[in-house]
Amino acid sequence: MAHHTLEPMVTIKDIAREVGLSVTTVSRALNNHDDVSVGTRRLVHEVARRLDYHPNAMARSLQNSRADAIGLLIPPILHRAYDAFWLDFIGGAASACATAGSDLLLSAVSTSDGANDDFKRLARGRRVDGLLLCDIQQADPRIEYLRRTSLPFVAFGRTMGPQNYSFIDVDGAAGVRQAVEHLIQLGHRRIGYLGVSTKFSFSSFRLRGYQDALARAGIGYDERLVHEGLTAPMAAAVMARLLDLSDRPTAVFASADFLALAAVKTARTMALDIPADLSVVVFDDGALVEGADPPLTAVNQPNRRLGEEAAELLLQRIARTEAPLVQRLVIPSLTQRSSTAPPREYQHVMSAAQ
Amino acid sequence: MAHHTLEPMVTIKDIAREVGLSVTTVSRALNNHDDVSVGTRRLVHEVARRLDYHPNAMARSLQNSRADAIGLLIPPILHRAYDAFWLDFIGGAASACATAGSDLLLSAVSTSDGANDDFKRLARGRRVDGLLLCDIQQADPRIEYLRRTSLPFVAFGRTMGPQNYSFIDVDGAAGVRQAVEHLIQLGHRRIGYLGVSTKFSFSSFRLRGYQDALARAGIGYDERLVHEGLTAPMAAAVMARLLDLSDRPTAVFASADFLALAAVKTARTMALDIPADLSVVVFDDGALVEGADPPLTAVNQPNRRLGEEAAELLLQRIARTEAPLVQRLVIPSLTQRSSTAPPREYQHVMSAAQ
DNA sequence: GTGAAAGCGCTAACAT
DNA sequence: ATGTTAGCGCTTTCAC
Repeated sequence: MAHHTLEPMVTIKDIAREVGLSVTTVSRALNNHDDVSVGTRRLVHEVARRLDYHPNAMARSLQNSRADAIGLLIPPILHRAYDAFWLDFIGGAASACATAGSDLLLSAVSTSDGANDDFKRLARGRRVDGLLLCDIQQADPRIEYLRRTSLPFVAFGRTMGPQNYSFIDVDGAAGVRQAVEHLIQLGHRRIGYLGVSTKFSFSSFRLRGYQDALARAGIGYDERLVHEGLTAPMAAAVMARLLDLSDRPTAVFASADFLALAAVKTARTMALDIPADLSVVVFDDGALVEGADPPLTAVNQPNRRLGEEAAELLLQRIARTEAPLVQRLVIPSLTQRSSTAPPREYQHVMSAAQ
Repeated sequence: MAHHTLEPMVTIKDIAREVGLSVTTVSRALNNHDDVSVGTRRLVHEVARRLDYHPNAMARSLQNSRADAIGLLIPPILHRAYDAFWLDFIGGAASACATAGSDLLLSAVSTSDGANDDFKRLARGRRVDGLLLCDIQQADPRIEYLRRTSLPFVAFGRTMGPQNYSFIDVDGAAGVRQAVEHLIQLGHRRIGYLGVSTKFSFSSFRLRGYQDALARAGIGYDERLVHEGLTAPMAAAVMARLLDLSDRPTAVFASADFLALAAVKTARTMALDIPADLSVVVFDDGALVEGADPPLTAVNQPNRRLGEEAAELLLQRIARTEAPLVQRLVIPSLTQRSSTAPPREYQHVMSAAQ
């Protein structure tokens, strides 16, 4: 391979000159149109290769009105707890795009101020063929905007109530229900609930899953056991209060890894053993959860796969714009580890029964 | 605000028709050229706003030969341990791009097969004005390729030996040196070294930092204490071997969080106390490290800031192509936590001295 | 089979 | 201060 300096930019014109044909023919040859003789096609491809020709994506997009790229709008990172999730998700989306020959445009535009200028620029700038929206708000102005501009989009996440847009989401209710039912089956009757900010719509779904599981088992809902809107600094105090109750919970569900870890730590401080005195289940698996002492039983969502599917869904919608709404719920699974066990009293009962 | 359906696409032409001027004038008005009357400028902007006009990025790029976007090539994720790092880094890069009005194109193209077709398409497709390269290999064909095509790029990371490209990197040697010197100051003389794959060029720098610190303190290098190329499954066994030595180390440096955690766990299994019997320092801070029991003393690199700086550097180079090489080393700091203390014997000596 | 011409939306000469 | 012309690189009629 010769080591000559490459042209600053090789265009279709250069190839045309080289092979002594018109740009039209070269274009068609490169796109493998069958009205070009096989010989010409081979020749053109060969020269293109030799000159290291790569089409100008901009010119092509302008002509085809296709950008061959999608935009991913990730929420500004909120807490380290979500780190692992988003990286996996992004990786999945990037991988799906690569497979489809699309590029992935990442935008960290703030989601809170709705359809702001940056958002509109992205939505209407024809730089992307569609958008992947995350962190959907209850009445999200971005959705209304996109519908008006008829730009294909897929939401990751959904709001409560009826949805009239395509989305993919984790079935948080089902996930928590599994977790709580697991605890109930172990014999727990008093189960605490530690939730994150209620601004996230997934919070509502998860709480509902908790309530459903209790209701099905005929266990009364005790709001003293339920705490939402928790942040890292608040976690320990709330947990301590929970454990100070005369009829303290024998198990607790935590909606994020940092809440679960705080729960474990606080319980230890109060000389309680995990899981003998307190069982802990956490939503969203990860290294922090798996590596905890003891390793925590967790609701497990396929982070990377979610990113892949979201991107795939969007790319499909771009390909067939008139496609009907797709609303996909992924049911997370429960990974049982060492942080859950029957409650002490129950253990006694069982021993006695034996 | 009327709720009418927006045009599928508003161009400069529509504005021109609306205001009764030529497209040229509209273009110049939109770009605030001062050869357009103030009144016209205001009018044009107003109409543009009313029609919700946003320029077609492709057309603009084609004309200006600027994409207003940069590409970030992240290595395929290797181990969960690096999760937090890359997410922070990407977030930083995205943020810097947003500030500069550029977009960030994410590509997860495999780095191992060098300047492959996907890479060339990105490099020559004029879709990005420059590239941010990660995971640089010893003789990286991508660098040679980019130099030939004269596409601006900045590497995150560097290879050993003389470098003739712009990069930003963490000074791994300095980081480890600090860590080891901290241990030496505490009185440690036998310090273990747990390293990850030597394929990463940062591995060499880090090991050198370790060797330097020892040499400066006049401590002999004992290769029985040094283990590189470690993966998660191997960590425990290697650590056990280390602790089984008759003259076992009283401290250990770990090049990744999972190695440090394995070290802690293994030591505990052998009834050793952290930090009384074994001090542990880890490279690269994170939730896993901070939340460990005990919280680990760590070499702390500003992940997010690194991403920001890398992107900023690249954008600068794009703005001034003829700019001289920039090679920036960021010195990480040491965060002292509870996993490091004087060795037992030394404590005795100190007590005796008192 | 191949080529000439037009146009995607935008901006930059070069008029006037 | 505004309009005319041309062209960025590519694809697609419509001829031949």
